[in-house]
Amino acid sequence: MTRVRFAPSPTGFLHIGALRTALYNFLFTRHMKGTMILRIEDTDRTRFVEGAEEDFIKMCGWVGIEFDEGSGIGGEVGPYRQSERTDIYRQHIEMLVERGTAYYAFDTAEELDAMRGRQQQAGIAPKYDRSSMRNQFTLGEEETKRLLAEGAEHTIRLFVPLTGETRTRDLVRGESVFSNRLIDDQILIKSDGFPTYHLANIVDDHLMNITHVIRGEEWLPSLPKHIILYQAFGWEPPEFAHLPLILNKERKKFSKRDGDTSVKDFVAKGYLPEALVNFIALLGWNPTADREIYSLQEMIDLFELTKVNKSGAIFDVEKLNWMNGMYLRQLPVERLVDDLMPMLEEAGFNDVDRAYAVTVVELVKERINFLHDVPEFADYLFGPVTSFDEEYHAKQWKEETGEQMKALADRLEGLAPVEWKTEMIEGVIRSYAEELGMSAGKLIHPLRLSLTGKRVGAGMFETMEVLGQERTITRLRDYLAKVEG
RNA sequence: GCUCCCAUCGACUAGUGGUUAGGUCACCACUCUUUCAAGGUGGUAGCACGGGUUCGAACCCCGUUGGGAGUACCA
Repeated sequence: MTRVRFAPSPTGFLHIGALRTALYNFLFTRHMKGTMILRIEDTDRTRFVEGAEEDFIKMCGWVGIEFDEGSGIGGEVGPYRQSERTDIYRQHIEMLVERGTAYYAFDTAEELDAMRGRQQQAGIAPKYDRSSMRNQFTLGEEETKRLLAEGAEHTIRLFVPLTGETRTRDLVRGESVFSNRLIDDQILIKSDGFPTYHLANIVDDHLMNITHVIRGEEWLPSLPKHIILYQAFGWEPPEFAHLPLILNKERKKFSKRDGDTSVKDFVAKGYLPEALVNFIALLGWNPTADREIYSLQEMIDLFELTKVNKSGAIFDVEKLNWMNGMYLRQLPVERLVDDLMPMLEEAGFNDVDRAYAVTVVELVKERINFLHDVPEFADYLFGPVTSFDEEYHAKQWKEETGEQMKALADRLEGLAPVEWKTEMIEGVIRSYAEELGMSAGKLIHPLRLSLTGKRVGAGMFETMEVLGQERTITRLRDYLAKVEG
């Protein structure tokens, strides 16, 4: 039975890179008919952010990622919050100390800094020097026991052999060999009694029967440490898959420094969850390469870890925007209006009729990439025209235009309310243009200006239908008065 | 510095020894047209470099260069 976990640290809101990691875990385990677990890695109390955990679940849910077990969900191998598992880590570290694969160390932060300084000066790689620092080996059994009994501050470190090598296996990268000589004696238990990520991670993955560890590439360098830890416990390690990083335009790890990188920022910007998740999925994985649009279910059906790319992928907002537009045009309008209503409120258009919002979205969705463009792009459909494009006026408003608009307003007014349909409106305008012996465009531009104030928008006749006869006539005459008066 | 990872158009990628190196975004042109989009058609643009292996390398091996990540009592 496949079991995977998404194990974020509550040090901030869900990041776009973390979302992709969660997504790949989800796609993989759903494909395998396995279990998706949420584990909260909150062993660093100093970086804890209130509300982060809720954000993880909420944002994952927003794009369709669901958990079967975990913090806030429940399950049989909990608790799923590491801060609630300290006893478990205590018990396990004792096993390691007894076996001699972990040991006590009493060095202070200053002593450690000094050690690194010396090593740096000597031009050697910084690494805990077991033979010269204050630990179980240099101090001796007696002294160690005395210090512990005295309650001296201490850490517990992993005993890494000085010789030999450690082999690692990764589902996307294959095998690697690391020389043990260069692997650090990682701290397993901090002086505050909490475990480090490394210990908690291994203990939990084992106890929670995780079969596949799918995580970001930034963890690759610590993989040998983790393998050594599994060996120290005498446990069989799970399979590993390290995902390529998501990069910014500078080809650096995509991080908070790059602006809005939290998933909630994308929600705020009006991205559709279907588009975001589709786009994110294609950053490092490509199921068929013959198309770009995949539903979550299709991705689940097609997902294979072995098809995940090895190299980092730049986050290209342009393509995301395009994809958002694709979904904007494909998704049921009712579904879009759910998201649009609060945006209209926010733009100051209160109490907009839902059915009316639906017709507006139908009208303009071809021309925008974001739902949140609607309030501005079609402001004239929700309220009066507040400003008119002067340049457009100068270009399209000729001497005879006023006369023509007046005549057109009269003719449009002549239509019966039931006749106020795109085709009829078009008929009136085209036939008038024909009478005048000019192209319809010559009338349409001044019309667009008078009715919308803008030079761009949806088809004029359709727009007029949505606007309604009364508003159309009024606006035409108002603009005429404004121009002539 | 050291360790590890990576390397196809500007970007995301397909390609697993024989292809006119394909698709998508972006860009350009044309088309449609009442504007702007969308759509359609076409186009510019790429195998980092050097050695091997082979009848034949984008694909396999080695090296170089370049990029990235890690190097904490953070995850």
